[in-house]
Amino acid sequence: MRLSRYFLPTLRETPKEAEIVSHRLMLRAGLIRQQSAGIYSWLPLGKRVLENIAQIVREEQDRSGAIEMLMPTLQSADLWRESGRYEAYGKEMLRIQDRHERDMLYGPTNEEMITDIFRAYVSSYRAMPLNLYHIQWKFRDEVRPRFGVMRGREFLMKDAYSFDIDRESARAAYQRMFVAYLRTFERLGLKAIPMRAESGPIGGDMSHEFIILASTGESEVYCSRDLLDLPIPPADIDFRGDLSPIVDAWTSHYAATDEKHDVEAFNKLPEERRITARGIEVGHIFYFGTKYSEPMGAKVAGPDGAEHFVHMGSYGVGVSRLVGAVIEASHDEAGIIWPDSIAPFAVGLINLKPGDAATDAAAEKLYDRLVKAGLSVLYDDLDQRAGAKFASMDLIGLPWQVIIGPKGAASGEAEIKRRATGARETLPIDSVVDRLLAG
RNA sequence: CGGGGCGUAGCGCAGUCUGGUAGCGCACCUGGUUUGGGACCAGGGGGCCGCAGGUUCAAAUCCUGCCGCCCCGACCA
Repeated sequence: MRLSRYFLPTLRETPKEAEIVSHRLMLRAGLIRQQSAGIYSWLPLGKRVLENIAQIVREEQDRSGAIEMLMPTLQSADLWRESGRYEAYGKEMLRIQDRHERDMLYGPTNEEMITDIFRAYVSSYRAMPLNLYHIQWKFRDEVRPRFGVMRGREFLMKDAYSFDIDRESARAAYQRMFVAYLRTFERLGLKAIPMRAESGPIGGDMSHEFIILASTGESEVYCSRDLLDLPIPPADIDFRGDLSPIVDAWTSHYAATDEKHDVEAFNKLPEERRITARGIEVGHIFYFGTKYSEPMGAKVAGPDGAEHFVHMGSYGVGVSRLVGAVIEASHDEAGIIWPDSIAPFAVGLINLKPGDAATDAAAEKLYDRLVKAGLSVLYDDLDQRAGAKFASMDLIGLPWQVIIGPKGAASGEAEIKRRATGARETLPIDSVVDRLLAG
């Protein structure tokens, strides 16, 4: 993509409404534009990141056996009356009426709708386990939206819903999501720690929040340093096997948010093993048994021939929040530092002197080669001073920068810079592609 | 929802106290000189001063009401 033909409105100065670093950088790097409190447009560069994150979430959901679908943003109030939540939900739910004055709502979550779908089609335990998910926009009319996309009112969420014949198989479904989440956040370059969360009326130990450590996090968290060193399950992990050992390993160490913090238990850890930090919640999984299947009549025939209410769980990942969370965890003075896995472009190619025939020729040649090698390239062909080019390229945080100017064009050399480390090297133009592919 | 703050050009701000026909920096446009870390010169475009009402010869400025946005707390992917 040629920058001169792209739409990337970067800002040199920070809009004053942005207080935290990820919000400032997202506005300055041209990722988003605020349209209203807690509601944002995703500009082209931001859209690419959002899609990249969604894709990783999708791949790991699919790997774990979940099946993607898509439910609408608007829902009928009637479904929510069945579960009792239409009255219970309160002002966070955006309620609207259509032209026939029918009560509708912009979905804040989809338990009712997925339960309705399930009960319409599934009547045997043989169809289970089943886990259906979608990646869709949600609306929760937060009292106080803040921190940019980290707490928007409209946000993109992956929500998965599992259906099982009994509590034990629901536990296995829960564990599959637990492992899928460990892998997902790892691939996004994040250290996410599962922490036991409020489990609601069902009780038990099947509710975890996945929290990443970042100094600007919203809540205080406490955990054991051992959690940072635990291995992440590999890509070829067998999701049909018993995942208990992995889940047990992760849940046996101390980890709690401040509302569940047990000072006494925490202090039993040796001092150097204790971590007190700020955290950002990026995922939440829980088992809620028959909470919706009973009132909504979602039951199936079991192997015993009798009808059973299905046991359900739901599993959320804040996809749009993750964009902000990743930036919180990965930036420096100059701007964003995207992990390779979700960067909007892999390479920023900087032409230091557009209009100079030799430099243009060398840059074009490099551009073609990089693209042919399968790399996504943002080619800065703007007629600007080098300083401005470097500053905005650092701001948008692409993993690699390739710099070519008149001197390089003459000597046949280019400079490459790794954004994350700042390491630079000069090498022959002919070997740039191989060098980048080598990592 | 309680407390605090802010709405003036795309962005950052001054001007408001003490009313007199709207300004600065960056960005943008034209021309020229420049070009390896946010250039310089000259010229130029762009404003219902958040909205409505009031006071006044005259309102960005004073008064009243409303709207929007941000920050701090109670709640949440």
